[in-house]
Amino acid sequence: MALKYSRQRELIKNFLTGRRDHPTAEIVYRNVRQQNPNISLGTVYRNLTLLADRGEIQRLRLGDGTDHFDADISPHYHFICRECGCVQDLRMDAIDGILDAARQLFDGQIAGHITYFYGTCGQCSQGINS
Amino acid sequence: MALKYSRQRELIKNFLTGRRDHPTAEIVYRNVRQQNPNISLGTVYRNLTLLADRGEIQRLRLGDGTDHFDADISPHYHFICRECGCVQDLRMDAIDGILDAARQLFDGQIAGHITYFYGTCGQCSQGINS
DNA sequence: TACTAAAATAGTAATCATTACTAATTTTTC
DNA sequence: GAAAAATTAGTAATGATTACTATTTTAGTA
Repeated sequence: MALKYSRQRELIKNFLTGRRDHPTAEIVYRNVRQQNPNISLGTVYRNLTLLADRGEIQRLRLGDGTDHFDADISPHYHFICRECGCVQDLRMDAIDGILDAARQLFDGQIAGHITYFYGTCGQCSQGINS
Repeated sequence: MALKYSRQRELIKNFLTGRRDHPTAEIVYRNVRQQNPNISLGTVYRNLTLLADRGEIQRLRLGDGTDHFDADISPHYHFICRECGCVQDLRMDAIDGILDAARQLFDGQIAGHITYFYGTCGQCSQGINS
């Protein structure tokens, strides 16, 4: 139960902290491998899950079939481009008002909500990648 | 390209229309099989995807690892119970105002947003299944 | 500094939802 | 009723993720 230090976990956390693009487990793996070529994909998955469960990072499910991870745990929204798959931050005021609205007409306990945006990112809109 | 009638697709659509609980492909399969024991899981998946692509049904991704489907395509929200996995409708006013807010501070094209709620449903809150 | 129990790892196998493939069957048109 | 196109059943393949296990690390203690 007690958490022990691990070099691998430190590398993973550090890598994620230095990125703004919300990489997938696979991308974390490929990058961290450059500093520790022996690290295994399972270790990356296990530590990302562990860090997310402890609230040190965020796991993002944006409907593209693979989880993204974000070391920025401050409340903010995300946008995913349906063209290139990139994920970007969207810093707008939290819409927690909808939680109250939802709670008023629901008889269970609403713990939270997931909201994200999708469309075409700036680069793809300009046809840069076409 | 042209769409041809198929008995299987009709069964799938009819089954989904008669349900309020947003079943998964697997559940659609198990039920439709009672009327057509030879139907294959692949056919269910293909037709659910086809119907969703044509806008006749909705595909719901609620972060539980498997897609749910809804024959009700009118705008409404969803709630997923983290205890029992059930999915329920939440009929509240659309919060499309956040689209405008998001568009103002984003330089790409925002096509839409996904919002859903999670927590503990009424039944699970009362410990009915414990 | 060495000893030990607990935790973490590497490497691999397994799982699960979903998609892809192909020969055979249905549907639709003429 | 025959031909062309779409759909199917059944199965194989895929891709992300988790599980398993023997080995290695960590961290506290003598």
